[in-house]
Parts: sequence; structure tokens; C-alpha cells
Amino acid sequence: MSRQMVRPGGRSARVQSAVHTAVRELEAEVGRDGLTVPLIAQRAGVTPSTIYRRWGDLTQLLSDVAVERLRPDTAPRDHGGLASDLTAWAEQFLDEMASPAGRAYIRDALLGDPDGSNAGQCSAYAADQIDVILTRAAERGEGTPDVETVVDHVVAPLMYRILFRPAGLDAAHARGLVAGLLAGNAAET
Amino acid sequence: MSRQMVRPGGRSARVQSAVHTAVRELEAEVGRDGLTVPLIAQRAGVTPSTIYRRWGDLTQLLSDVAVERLRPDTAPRDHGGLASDLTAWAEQFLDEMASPAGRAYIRDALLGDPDGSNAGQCSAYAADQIDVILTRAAERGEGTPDVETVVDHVVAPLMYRILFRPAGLDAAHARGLVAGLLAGNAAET
DNA sequence: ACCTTAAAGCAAACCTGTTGCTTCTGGGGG
DNA sequence: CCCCCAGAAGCAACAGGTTTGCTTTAAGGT
Repeated sequence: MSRQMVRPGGRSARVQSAVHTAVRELEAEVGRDGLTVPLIAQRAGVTPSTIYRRWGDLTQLLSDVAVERLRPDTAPRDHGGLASDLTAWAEQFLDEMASPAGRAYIRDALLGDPDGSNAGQCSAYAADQIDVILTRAAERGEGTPDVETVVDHVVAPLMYRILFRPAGLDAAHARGLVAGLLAGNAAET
Repeated sequence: MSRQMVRPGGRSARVQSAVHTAVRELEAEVGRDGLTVPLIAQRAGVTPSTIYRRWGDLTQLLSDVAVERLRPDTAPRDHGGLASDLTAWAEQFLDEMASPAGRAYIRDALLGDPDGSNAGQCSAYAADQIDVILTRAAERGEGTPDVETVVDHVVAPLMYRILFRPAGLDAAHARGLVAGLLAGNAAET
């Protein structure tokens, strides 16, 4: 998101959105590797130099678009209990992130991200979702672990394996991580 | 490493090593962003097309070099006990990986890695080191967790935070992860 | 309505990345 | 020991992506 807040109502905003749209359309049409800045510029009705000046290069533009796509569009479903909420969320997270498309977005997001702000944003999305789940659990009177603890015990292992060790990663593993977290955390209740 | 085993004694090997050396030298001289294939080729006394044909593009070449640099050069030190061995290893791992240089290498390794083999290699390095520690502990008669468990509880959280959430990551956090792992795992002894 | 300023358009220069073909090196067979 | 073969590097020309200085346009404030 590094370069988004620019005169929200004006021409910049139109260009921004036209470019993002062009990226998404062309990605579907010509594939991830067929994307080039001049091509995107043409589709967006913009000159290449505009893109280079605003985003720096293709990787940073793709990083912006990727982060946008990794934003959860809906709050985590309420299954009536912390364990089932977390389990369902972890399974869905894994599903989305481990898919070829998800992996590509994660890579893109990390790739064109000199200062780490896009990666931070992704992590914040996950943390927010977890926070919603934990808050709900607390309101029910359930004992809950810390957000950071959930990040360390569930999100991090899933993401690490997606990036470095895809083999043997499945929904069962995700469930195991959540179970391990809640078991080890029982003392805190 | 994907493209290294090529006629070990011949010209290919010389080119390989000349190019790798050139990358390391130039990275120190002109910085990560100043690197270009033609520049590296010139320093290595090679034509650009050679590099393009062997490595594909700059990112894949950098990925190869990065993985080489991420290989641990020494076995983990023996501190006489599982807890201290793991703690020391985790602290050192964090030190090396969280440094600006380490982060750059990780990013490079992930970046130019279409099939995930370089990332897998990095993960294997860590797993091997942990295996050495666990084997040593088992020989002492200590109860030990599984390698995969250590990866999930220590390596993954560290790596996830290095990539996505650098804030508040320090040696204390690393120690806490190891402590949490061993506490939760006490039952297995 | 004007004025300021940031961002987009334009066009030319530059350089990276690509490719077909040739040349050379090193290993294996006769 | 020499010759032949396959693979890899050199070379050169080309296509296209990237950079940059200058001009023009459009938002927003006065």
C-alpha cells in the first residue's frame, strides 16, 4: 500500500485504479509472466513513464496489487467456540495461501517490497482476523491466548511451510497446530 | 544450487566460480541494487549471454549465490544439554538471518526460485542443524521433540517474523520460543 | 476565477535481455 | 594416441523495456 494515498478524488486516484485493474485483467489474460509495464500502461490508458514514476518498477507494482488481493474480504465466521473458530480460520487461511495463486501473491508481495511495509500489511491482516476471533472468545468468557502467541504457533508455521517446505502440508497439519496451541495454553484459562 | 553440477573439472566449473565470485565482489562494491548481468559478466570475464543461458536471469543467479551463503559453515556447538544447545542455536540463527544481509539473502533465495528448490534447501539446512542437536540430546538420554516440531515452534516463528513482522523480534523472543517448546513437550520425555 | 504544485504525457537515449550462429573445450571411442 | 561428438561459451545484431528532461494538464487552495 506504500503509494496509495494520493489525492483520493483526483486524477491520481483514477490512474491508480485504472492501473490496478489493468494488472488484474492482463494477469488473467496473458499470465503472470506475460506482464510488462508498457503492456499494462497501454491497457490502463496511461504512459509507461507514469507507472515507473509512481511505482518504481514492475515488481513493486505487482507487490501493491498482491497485497490488495491478500486482504481478507470478510470477517472470520463464528462457529460458537474458540477452538472451532480458530481451526476453521486456519484451514481457510491455508487453503487460500497454499494455492498456486496464493503462493504467487505472497511471493509478489514480498518481492517488490524494499521497506517491508507490504509484508507487514499482510501480517497485519492475519493478526486482525485472529484478534476478532479472540475477542469474540473473550466475550464468551473463554480463556484466550495472546494474538502474538497464535501468530507464532499457527500463522508462522503455516506460512513458513508454504514458502520453504510445501511437502506434507495439509488441513490436518493446520488442525494439529491449533490443537497444540490450545492444549499447551490450557493453563491460561 | 539447481544448476551447479556441470562437468566439475572443466571450463563450465571455472565460469561458474568466476561468476559467483564476481557477484560477491560486486555486491560489496556497488551494492545489491547496482548489480546487473552485463556488469557481472564483464567482471567475470564472460559474455552476458553465457549467464543468461546458464541461469536464466539475474534473480535466479542471485538466488543461487544466496543459498550458497545461507549454508551453515559449522555444526552447532555442543553446550552439554538440549535446552542450551537449542537456545544458542536459535539465537545464532536469528542473528544471522535477521541482519540486513541475512534478510537480503533470504529474499534473494526465495525470489529467483521458480520451483522452490532453493527455498527447500534453506529449510533443509536448518532442519539438518536441528537434527544434529536432537540426535546429540537423544544420545545423552534426554527426551527430545521431533525435528518437525522444532521447525514449527522455533524456526518458523523466527523466519515468519523476519520476513513479515520484524518489530519486536530479538534474542529474548527466540529464547522464549525454545522455552515454550521444551515446556510444552515435557510430557514426551 | 486565479495560482500553485504535483502528477501525467511525450519523446529520445540508453541499456538490458534475447537469439541464431559460430567457435572452442573437454570427454569418450576407435 | 588421435579423432569425433556434445555441450557450453563467444559474438553480434536486434527487440523491447527502462530512464530522463521537458512540457502540459488538472486538483485544490486562496
